[in-house]
Amino acid sequence: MNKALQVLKDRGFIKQCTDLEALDALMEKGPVKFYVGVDPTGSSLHVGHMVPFFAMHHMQEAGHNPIALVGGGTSMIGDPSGKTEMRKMLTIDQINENASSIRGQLGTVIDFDENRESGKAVMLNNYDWLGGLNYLEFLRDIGKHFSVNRMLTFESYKQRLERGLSFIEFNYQLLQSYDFLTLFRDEGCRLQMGGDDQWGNIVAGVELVRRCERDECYGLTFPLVSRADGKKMGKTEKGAVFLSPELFSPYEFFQYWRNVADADVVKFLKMFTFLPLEEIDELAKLEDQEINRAKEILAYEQTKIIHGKEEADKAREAAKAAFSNQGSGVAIDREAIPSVEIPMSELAAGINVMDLYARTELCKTKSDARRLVVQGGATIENKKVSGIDVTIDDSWVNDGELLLRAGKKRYFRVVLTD
RNA sequence: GGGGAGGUUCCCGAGUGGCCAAAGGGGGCAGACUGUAAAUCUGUUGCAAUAGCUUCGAAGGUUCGAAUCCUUCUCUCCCCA
Repeated sequence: MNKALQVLKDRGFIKQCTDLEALDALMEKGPVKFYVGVDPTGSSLHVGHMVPFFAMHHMQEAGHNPIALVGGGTSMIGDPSGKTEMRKMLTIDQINENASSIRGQLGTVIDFDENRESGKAVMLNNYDWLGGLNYLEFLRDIGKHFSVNRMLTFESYKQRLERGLSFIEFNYQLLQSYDFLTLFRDEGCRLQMGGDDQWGNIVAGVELVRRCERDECYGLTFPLVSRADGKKMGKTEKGAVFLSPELFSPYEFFQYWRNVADADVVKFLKMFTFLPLEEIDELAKLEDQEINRAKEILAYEQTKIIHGKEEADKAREAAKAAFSNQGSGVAIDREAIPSVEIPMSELAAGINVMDLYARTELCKTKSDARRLVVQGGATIENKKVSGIDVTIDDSWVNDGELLLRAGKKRYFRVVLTD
């Protein structure tokens, strides 16, 4: 099998392919142009979005040419796949803004070059060809190839049919297929990859190219990554695990990976890191407590890829300090723990524990803080807070800061300023 | 356009005049147990705080008193066209 495909297969990226053998043969012959769609509906991607791009990375390494297609046009419509509700519609300005920040994030795993140096990836926006589309022409040239009966048999539409599906959403498949056709015509793109929820749309695109151009393109989908605990990949109680450090701090990001379920570690190492498979196989042998080493490596590698080595080092150190020295009061590097600033003078006057906690991200409200303290979950500088009447003043300060802890894992720093 | 059913606290979902800040489940948070795991058990889960305040799509109204009754508006879903 072709090297790139083999890598994808070995790392668990392949779920379905329209014609694996033929694709294999095509890739053997030389570099293949392929694309993956991204939705610019938010300003930041989250880890769940990254699967196709890690796959893209491996493809690019093997010499194939990636196109990241921003769905500027399609996101103005909303894809029903896997959604129970219609998506919000965005303005062009918002989309463009999102697209540029997403591009930066993809840059962590993909090598872009808008000048199209050989093999470098490009980012295109389907608004460029969808925006000025003529409705009548589109219906005549493209619409005629689609059968409503057939579309209704697609799982993604079936589900939505029960709850209601607006006409514009129903058109999503046509537009995505048209994307493929356009990329084939203009760029010579022959392969579309995406999450398995996109299977229907991808197949439709392959068929459209076949009908219009009598040529064969291919589709490849990745498994929808799930977690062993049944939760959605990349989601926490507080929201998605965003790649943007403003929305999700590198420390928390590190912690997210550090805390994955045992059963997921190997799978994630394969998909979300670039470690050689032999090394991963070694880590896979770890059991029980030992498996924590594999989790640390996963967290470190992943953080390094997304946030850079420096942040990864900091997060790892901070985690070590926070967890391994619990109780001893020794903290090595607190830098990576999120913080808030409070004037020293204010603290010197004394602040009630509940008020202090309520000012951090640890507690949303004072009631929240009260609960925490009452239940014995509040710890400051490794001293357990005994009750809600405790007043925190400068005698608690250690090295110009206060390290607040809620429960066992959540930390927050209060940095004292003059 | 006609007819019908609905909008309850993070989610699902009870609740038809006072005993409702609102059952139950999920989720979250905290505690115990642990490996910063899973599973399990316990507590907790509007704001504030010993009073009190603001919630049950929105705005009015009836009443000593409404999530529960009336009016208007609004949104969603279903059936017919």
